[in-house]
Amino acid sequence: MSALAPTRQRRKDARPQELLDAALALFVEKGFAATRAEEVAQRAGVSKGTLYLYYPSKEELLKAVIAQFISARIQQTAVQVEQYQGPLAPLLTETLVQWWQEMVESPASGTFKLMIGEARNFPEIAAFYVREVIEPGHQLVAGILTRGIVAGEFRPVDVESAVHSLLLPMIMVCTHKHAFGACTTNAIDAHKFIAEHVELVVRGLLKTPPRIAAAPRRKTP
Amino acid sequence: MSALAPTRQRRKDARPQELLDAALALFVEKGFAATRAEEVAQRAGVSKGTLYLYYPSKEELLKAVIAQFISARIQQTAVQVEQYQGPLAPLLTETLVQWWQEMVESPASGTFKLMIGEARNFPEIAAFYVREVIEPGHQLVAGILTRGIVAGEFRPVDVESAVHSLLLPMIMVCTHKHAFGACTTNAIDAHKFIAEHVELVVRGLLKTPPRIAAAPRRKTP
DNA sequence: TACATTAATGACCAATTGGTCATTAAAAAG
DNA sequence: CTTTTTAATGACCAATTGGTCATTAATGTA
Repeated sequence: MSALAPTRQRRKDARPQELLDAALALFVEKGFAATRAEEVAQRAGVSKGTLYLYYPSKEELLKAVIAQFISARIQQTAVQVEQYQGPLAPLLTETLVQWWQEMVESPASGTFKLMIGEARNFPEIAAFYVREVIEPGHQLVAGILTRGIVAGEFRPVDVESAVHSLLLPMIMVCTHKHAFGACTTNAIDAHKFIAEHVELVVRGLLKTPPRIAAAPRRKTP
Repeated sequence: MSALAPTRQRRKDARPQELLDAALALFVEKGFAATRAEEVAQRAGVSKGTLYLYYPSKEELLKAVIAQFISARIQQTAVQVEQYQGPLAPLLTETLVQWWQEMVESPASGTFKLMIGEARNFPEIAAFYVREVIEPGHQLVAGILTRGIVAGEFRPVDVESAVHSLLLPMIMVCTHKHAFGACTTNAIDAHKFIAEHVELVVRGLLKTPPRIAAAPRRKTP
């Protein structure tokens, strides 16, 4: 097939997703404001006019990116967690480790870096992000912690603080990857870091330390 | 004095610092690319022409901001740490807690958010930042850890990983403050978080757990 | 007071970009 | 094959901004 005969194609169904993929990649790489609408269109293989045929403005395009790549994913997980019955510590560990191991591999991991850079310049988008990502994400983890405390499995820690202790480092890993990942000599081993971090904090949450004693904590009489 | 008689003032000595202060505030708030040179000038009480009289370009202005507000501060601390003699755990705790408690209060805390957002768009500045901030900062903490391991005070952990475990959460707190601090309902209690975080990780580093049993989490009476 | 020095100014230039819309042509219908 | 529908295009407009430089005026000196 001739790659040089790119005759105009009509593919109404495929365009939106292709535009979202292109927008995510470029917004993460260059930032929202610095990415030209035409670049997104080009990367998606269409003209600028076509982009505005599917999304009314650059801001709406970004909202669609957030909704599709992060918000939807959180909602899925929230449903699974809600249905779960059983001990809470494994649920917490499994959920976080699995979610983030998957996240760091996905292009969606760049949304954190993106939003950090643009939030203050686009208040409407920031509000959307807080409502659709930050708050649901926080609730998700806070819910597990609260259930664990009620069940007597976790110590009665400050839930808000604990949620931050759990999530901020993992968000930072994603952020670092997309901000300096290419420039720094020592990249972070994300998978290892996530696993160790979650284990560390979950261990700190438990009322009774795990039986297979990993040694460092001596019980005081 | 009449605020409405702003007769032209000649203050060669004061201008550079005033321009740096203005630039830091605006770069952090709006990002580097999104801040107009004229805004910086206005905030510093001068015209755009004057800004370019003291700094040859916007990029050089940003480098000066980084050098002044972060790089210089790290070098100071590095000197103090080098001269220190004594047990390493208190040095580590003191250095980190003090440094970051001070940092979160200062406008300089915004540089992290700033660089995260702009690094990929300005490779020369990113390189400068890596060389002048990331690497010295990393070295500073890695040095303490290594000394502690050699002295038999810390467990022989992976130093690179441990440095990240210590620093990333604190950088994230600063970042969060400047990115979403104004939008999120539950702001992070930075001081509390830093103190607890450092205690948590340093405890994990120690070969022998602290004598005063693990019980009291409370810091202030 | 008159002059010299230089800090400070702001109009100006060239280049850039979000969004529009009249036009084009691919697919479907007849 | 002809006509209709609508997906796709890209030239165009208005607004924005980093950086320059000839001009202005504050301060020191004689």
